[in-house]
Amino acid sequence: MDQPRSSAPPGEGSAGPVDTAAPGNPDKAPRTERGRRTLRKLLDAAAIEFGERGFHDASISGITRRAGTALGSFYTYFDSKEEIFQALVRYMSEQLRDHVTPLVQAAPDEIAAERVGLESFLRFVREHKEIYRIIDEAEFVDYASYRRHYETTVERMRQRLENGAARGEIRADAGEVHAWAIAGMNVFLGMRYGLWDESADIADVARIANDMLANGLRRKD
Amino acid sequence: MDQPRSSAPPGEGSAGPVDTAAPGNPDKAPRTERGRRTLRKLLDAAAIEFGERGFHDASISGITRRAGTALGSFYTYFDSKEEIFQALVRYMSEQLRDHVTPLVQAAPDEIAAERVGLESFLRFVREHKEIYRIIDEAEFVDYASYRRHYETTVERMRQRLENGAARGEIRADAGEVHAWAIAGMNVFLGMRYGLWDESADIADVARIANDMLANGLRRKD
DNA sequence: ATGAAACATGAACCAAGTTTCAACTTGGAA
DNA sequence: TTCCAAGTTGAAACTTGGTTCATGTTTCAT
Repeated sequence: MDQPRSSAPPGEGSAGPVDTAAPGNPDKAPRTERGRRTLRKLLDAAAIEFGERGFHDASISGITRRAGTALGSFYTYFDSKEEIFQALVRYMSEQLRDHVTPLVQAAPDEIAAERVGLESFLRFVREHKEIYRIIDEAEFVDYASYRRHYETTVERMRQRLENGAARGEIRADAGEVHAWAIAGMNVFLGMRYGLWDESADIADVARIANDMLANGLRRKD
Repeated sequence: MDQPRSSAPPGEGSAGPVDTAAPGNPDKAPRTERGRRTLRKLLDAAAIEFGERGFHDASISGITRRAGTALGSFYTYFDSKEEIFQALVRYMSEQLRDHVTPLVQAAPDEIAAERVGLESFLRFVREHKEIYRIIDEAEFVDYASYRRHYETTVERMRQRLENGAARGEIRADAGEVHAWAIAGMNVFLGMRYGLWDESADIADVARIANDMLANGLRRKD
């Protein structure tokens, strides 16, 4: 689907290079350049550690080892393992959304928009497998973020459908159920052809799915 | 959505042999009636414990407490927490399959089969929320089982599509991509309207999604 | 140049929960 | 009825890894 998880709540505006994933805890925010560097190293390392081993098997010491910092430094920036995970989910969700949204918006019509959304999503998943996994695992580690993400994502999709219907490009009754169905379709195709199958032709997959979406399964005589 | 083989007793009531979810480890299989009863109690308790708290927050002692057995008894039947989780995933996949399959097979044609499949899946999810969660979490706890579950499920669906196409009920080119798309659609509708929304009219949701599946999004003039 | 705040360090602490084990009880075949 | 394999028990040993903290180093505004 176009932008799975996240939903990037009223994100922390965008200021410095790293604020995107700044810890929610304000008194843990870095104040010097060195601090910002270390925070960034920790986030990068955490992305790899969580993506590779999953939340449970990942360890703080694994993160700091990869980051090349001391164990204790972790707690200068985060209060807990959960907190850095949450920061990562937000950060990655935003990346995904920012990757897909402009492409979708440039599409000529609603049907094409869904095709482009799917195709760019598939491409993103294949390029960032660790992101897919982290966002997915939020269902069990940070359920609120997970749920909010999907609700926001699907709402955005529903809005697109509504607009497309108003423009007469698609059926007039397209609504929430359709949006959830399409989102699920996208996510599963992402898993199957983005994650699992390195060799699949992504444009092809998107074309086939989009044709079913546009015309349905019914036999045309 | 359904799954692999082996006969599954329809529910708690069944007092018969419990071979369904027997541990893979053969020398841990129960040999007396008492043993089979305890194993069954552990599995039932584990379903609740895992469903409620998730794999990582669940504890063996929580399982044995719910089961009303001693902590040590757990290790009479399972070698580890992972092992009972794996047994559960298999058991539940079978339950799900056995719930859906007969209904799907009784449908008059392929389009109707997919509608019935979705509707019964939604109903099953709502009735067994813990099963949905356990299977989903297998993605992170027991990846092989997770993947096998979906590959088997989708393959069954693909076969149905192929048969339907051969009978001329649906488009001739229906294939694997379509099957994965439909599976994802079902899973997401299950999450949204089975898990999250207690009040949604399930038959209605299935009807709407099935109509999109049959006829597509394209506007009919 | 200087000192206070920010940051870094990693050994040690500790909670939580898995797994083991040796003693004890039960069931059912002979 | 007997007897032993199967099953039960729960306290305690053991692991693991998250978190703390006292001490040392760096940054940067003044």
